[in-house]
Amino acid sequence: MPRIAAAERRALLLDAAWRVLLDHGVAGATTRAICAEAGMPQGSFHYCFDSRNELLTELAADLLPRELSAAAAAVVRGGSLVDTVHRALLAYWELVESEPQVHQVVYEITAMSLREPALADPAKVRYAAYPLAVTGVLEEIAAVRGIAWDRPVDVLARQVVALLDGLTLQFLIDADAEGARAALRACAEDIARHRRRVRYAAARATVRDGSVAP
Amino acid sequence: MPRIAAAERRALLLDAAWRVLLDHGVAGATTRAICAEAGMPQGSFHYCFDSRNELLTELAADLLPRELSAAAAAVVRGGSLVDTVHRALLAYWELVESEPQVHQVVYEITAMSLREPALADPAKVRYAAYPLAVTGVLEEIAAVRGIAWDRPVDVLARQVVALLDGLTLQFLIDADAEGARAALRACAEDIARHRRRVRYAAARATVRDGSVAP
DNA sequence: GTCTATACACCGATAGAC
DNA sequence: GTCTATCGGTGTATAGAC
Repeated sequence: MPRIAAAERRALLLDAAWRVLLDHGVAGATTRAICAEAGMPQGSFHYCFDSRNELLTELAADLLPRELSAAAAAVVRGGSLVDTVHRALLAYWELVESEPQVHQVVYEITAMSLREPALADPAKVRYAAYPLAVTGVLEEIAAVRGIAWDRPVDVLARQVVALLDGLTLQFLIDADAEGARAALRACAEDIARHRRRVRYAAARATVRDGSVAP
Repeated sequence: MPRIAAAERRALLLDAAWRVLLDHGVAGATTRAICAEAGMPQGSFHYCFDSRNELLTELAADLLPRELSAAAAAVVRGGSLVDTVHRALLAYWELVESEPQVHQVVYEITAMSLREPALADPAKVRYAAYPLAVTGVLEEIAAVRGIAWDRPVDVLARQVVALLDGLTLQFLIDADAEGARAALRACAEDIARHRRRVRYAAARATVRDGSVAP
């Protein structure tokens, strides 16, 4: 290898590691396999990383931005409230159906985080961010449509996160896309039922200042 | 060791393996560790099992009866419909809070099942049984209270399974029992909203023959 | 059958030539 | 810095003495 900056090597190894993870899982992501994927000798691994665990930790920390950028759910304006919620849920779900291995790896890393103290923190950060992201979407929907939710948004968000997480896990095992989509549709209906109408003027004001009416 | 029947040895090893799994996870459940836990020399492992994988497969197949016997949810008769549903959900949830490691191991085995063809089948059986078990509970509730659900029971069941699975996973990471219980309560309310009243005579008949009115 | 000793493979990490 | 060769450790599985 004709001389590469350490930072660039790091990036190459992280990319290679991600590809190996998708193909062979956490257990198969050995330093040897990663270096082979990157076209480097195994010994060069420790130029950039003190240990395999350091790479995995950095990779675990990268999961969140990766997911957030992918699931920047577009809140569509047209249609009924149910449709709006449903489309937001589908925006996530289509990622699951199109890239199941990605989510499989995420579960593997999550499971590993529960045993490996070094990975505990990224996992906690990630699972704290999920409900916040969903809360943001729910509040945006409420603002756009001039409604309020009749249940604390963080409770609604936690329900949604749990349901999506559970559906994803089940889908990885049974690959039953129809069943999952039926549950998704039903979930959208349930959420839409928690609309509480507010007076039109208040709704207008809500949209204007971006906050949500009580 | 003073001579033990092969079948008994098998049982001893399976028990020991389960204890090791709870303490050190799938990755830590090596044949050495399992035999040490069972008080046997490592070499004796292969008296009863051709391979470590065979033991894990058998153990994975044992998960379902273990869970079913534990979560034989008692459908309580008193109180409102919301309370009845809520208590059924809590019957499961209290197992999660009291024995989180058990569920952690189940997730690890599930994750492993997605990479190891030998374990794929037990996982599929298990995840097919979950919705069926919940369907049974929902139908029992409907029968006992003389109501019907206004949404296909299998869709409702799939929602419940996904939510419980997701909440469990999240709880393992953030240990936020309050948040989980709030979501659980909310879920009970949402399900109870799907009651559709039927005439009293029909309800009586429904209870008698054990089926559910359309 | 039971146990000890060991074979064989693979892992992460490092030493040392260039 | 780069790479090869190898160390020390651990894993599963097995061979062979008793």
